[in-house]
Amino acid sequence: MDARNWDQAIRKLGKKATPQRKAILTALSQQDKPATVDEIFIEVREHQKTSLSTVYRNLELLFSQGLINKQGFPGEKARYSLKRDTHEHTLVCIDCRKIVAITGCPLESYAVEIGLRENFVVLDHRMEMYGYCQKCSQIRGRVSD
Amino acid sequence: MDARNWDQAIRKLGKKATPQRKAILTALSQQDKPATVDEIFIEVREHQKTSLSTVYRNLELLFSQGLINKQGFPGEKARYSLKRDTHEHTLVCIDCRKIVAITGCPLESYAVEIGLRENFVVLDHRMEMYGYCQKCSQIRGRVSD
DNA sequence: TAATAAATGCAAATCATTCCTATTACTAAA
DNA sequence: TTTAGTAATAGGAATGATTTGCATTTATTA
Repeated sequence: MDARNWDQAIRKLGKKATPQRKAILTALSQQDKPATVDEIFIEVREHQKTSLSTVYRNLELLFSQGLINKQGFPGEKARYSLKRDTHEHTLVCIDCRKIVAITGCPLESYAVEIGLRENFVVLDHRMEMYGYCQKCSQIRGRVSD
Repeated sequence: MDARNWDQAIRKLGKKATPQRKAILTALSQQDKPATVDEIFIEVREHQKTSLSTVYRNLELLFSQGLINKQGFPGEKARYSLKRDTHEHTLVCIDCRKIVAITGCPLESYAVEIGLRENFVVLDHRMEMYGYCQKCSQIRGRVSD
């Protein structure tokens, strides 16, 4: 999914390929980690006139259509990221909020197994791990606790 | 952790064992699935005079002290549940929202492994699976899609 | 190029959650 | 047991992210 194809991708959803939508997808493709709505808004606005509500509306659209991911805790701002080919898990530093993508999914066979056991048609799952990144764990080691 | 010990449990945190706090813990212990703040508020209010802000404050307190779990998506209401001995994962029906607790955690050894690989001190993780429960998958099978 | 349905921008509305402050009530000590 | 002191509560107002209504603009498609 590269930049020249945003147009196609949006039309495939039966939606209009507005400059705002293309700019949002471009902004997402430039982020190296899941971004908040205002981060995306700021980035988009540098290249394209837009409004916050347009960004909100379109992120929600793209999420509901399965083009992007939405994650975060309740009470925290939502974070969005482009859906890459492989489904992704993350490792989040609870101190500096650094996010690292984990490649590979340890839950594929487990999902099938649990579906059979509980009589569920399991379609998807979310998994995130929390802890301290190397830097923050060193800082914490030095000072208190 | 049973009802008669809420008093002890709260005091162990260095907090006052108010009737509101005890009632909140009792309410949580009666829920069979993670409950929203207003569900808990309604339940608590049947037995004990309280206010919404008290319920919010105490759920947050109990969560920060590790007595209860907090989960949910950004933009959705947070859901709280009593922390049982074993850490818990859930299976959520995306149609009727039924929640089933999965016993056993398939991620324990993986958490250690990924921590070493990525230089993270992994402290915790969240994992939720989504799909259709038996009932809803049958309904969907019959009608459209 | 014109018709039209969809999308945008802006401001106002919502809704969960947090905060403020006067009042109340646990708790520890006498 | 009473009382002082402090933490906790109630209730309402404030906050902040997200959503919505509506007038205006724009992408599509014939």
